[in-house]
Amino acid sequence: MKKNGVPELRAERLSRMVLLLQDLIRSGKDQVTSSELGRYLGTSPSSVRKDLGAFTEGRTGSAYHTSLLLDRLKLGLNLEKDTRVCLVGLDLMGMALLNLLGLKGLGWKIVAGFDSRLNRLEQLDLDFPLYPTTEIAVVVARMEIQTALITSDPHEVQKLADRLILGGIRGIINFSSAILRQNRGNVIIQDFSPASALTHMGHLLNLN
Amino acid sequence: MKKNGVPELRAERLSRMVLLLQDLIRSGKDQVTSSELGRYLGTSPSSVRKDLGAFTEGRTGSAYHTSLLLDRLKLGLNLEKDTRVCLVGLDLMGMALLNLLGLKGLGWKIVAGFDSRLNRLEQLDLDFPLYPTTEIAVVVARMEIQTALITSDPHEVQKLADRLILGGIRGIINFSSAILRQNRGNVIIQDFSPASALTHMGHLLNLN
DNA sequence: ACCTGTGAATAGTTTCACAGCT
DNA sequence: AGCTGTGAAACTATTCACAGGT
Repeated sequence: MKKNGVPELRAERLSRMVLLLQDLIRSGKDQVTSSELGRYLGTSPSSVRKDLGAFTEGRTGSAYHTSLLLDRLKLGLNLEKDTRVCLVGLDLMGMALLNLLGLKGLGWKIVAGFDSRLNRLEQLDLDFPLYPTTEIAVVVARMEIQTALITSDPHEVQKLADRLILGGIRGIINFSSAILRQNRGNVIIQDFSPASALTHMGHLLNLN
Repeated sequence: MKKNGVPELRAERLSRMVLLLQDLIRSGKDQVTSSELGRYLGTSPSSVRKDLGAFTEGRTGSAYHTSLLLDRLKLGLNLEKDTRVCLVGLDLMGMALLNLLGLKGLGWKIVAGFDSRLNRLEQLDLDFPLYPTTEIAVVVARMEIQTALITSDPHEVQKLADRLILGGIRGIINFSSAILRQNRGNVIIQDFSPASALTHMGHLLNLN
């Protein structure tokens, strides 16, 4: 996962930059400087300029044009076409994600849901199809789903991930506190557990 | 946020290491090698060894003792005493976090909740006190709350963050898709938005 | 035989400083 | 005057390679 355009850390900042620019545009700003951007992203102005270097064309002297820059970023980061996403686990966290990510669809689309509790599947009425977790591999393959958001119980997360991989998934974002084995096939696994975030914060605070 | 013991990226991996070790211990493993750990964390064996360097005492030759290592980590990362945490926003995501983080309390304790909808506060029955968001500053100060998890509507997140900071909060984890201004006082602000995570994943996948 | 710990080498990232544009 | 773009310098992180333990 190296040398292929944008370096890893930069890519992460740029993803946040996309959301930030959307925010700024929504609030009516159409110019923005590298130091303003840095203030939001927690980086130095020069770092912001370096990050954006690949997405501007030599025009120096004045601040960035928010909407022009956003377009360039979306194009340059290949965010134009929607990724097909599934939700694994339709408990509270699953529903919360649906609520947060379901509507807006900026570069993604939720196309299926999975849960191991059959009665849970029956009682929900969503605008995408729902399946039991036993069918993960088949459905992922048939619907050509690229990314999965896992919110299931830590105990079964590794098993579910294995099924997703079997079905040919390309990326997994793991919200549970279980840690998944990496590098299976060339699936990109992103740990995104609130528990780690809090642990990390606890450590930062106790440095004092 | 530099030179104070553990370097930034390492600290992040170590937080995940803590959860991982707990997992491994729970599943009965009492020894583990640097390559096994690396397989979970997505890093090389030598990187793992470097990361753990500060938490072992020279004993070379055989694999790590899971529980001994965990104890050392918790001690070394200052995770022994609980951080006092509040939830800002008691909608779906807030409840999901409560469900995920409320019980186990490994280094933290949820001590208060805030929401701007008064009727929401009335209809909930939780085992910590709830307050309207107008009282954030006062309550944070009085209860000496150190960390906040914000899950509120993007439009009001910056305002709520400002109140938290006024109350003397030390760390904020922002789950909303709004990007907060950084470096206000010396509060540590951690962006943790699922929307950025998905955007980032979309980019990684489209590199191909 | 297989493991960790660690200095040295390599690779990657951020900051500096300034030329050049508006 | 204030901004970006960018090479060069400074800093940080990762990998290599092997000494030394079990």
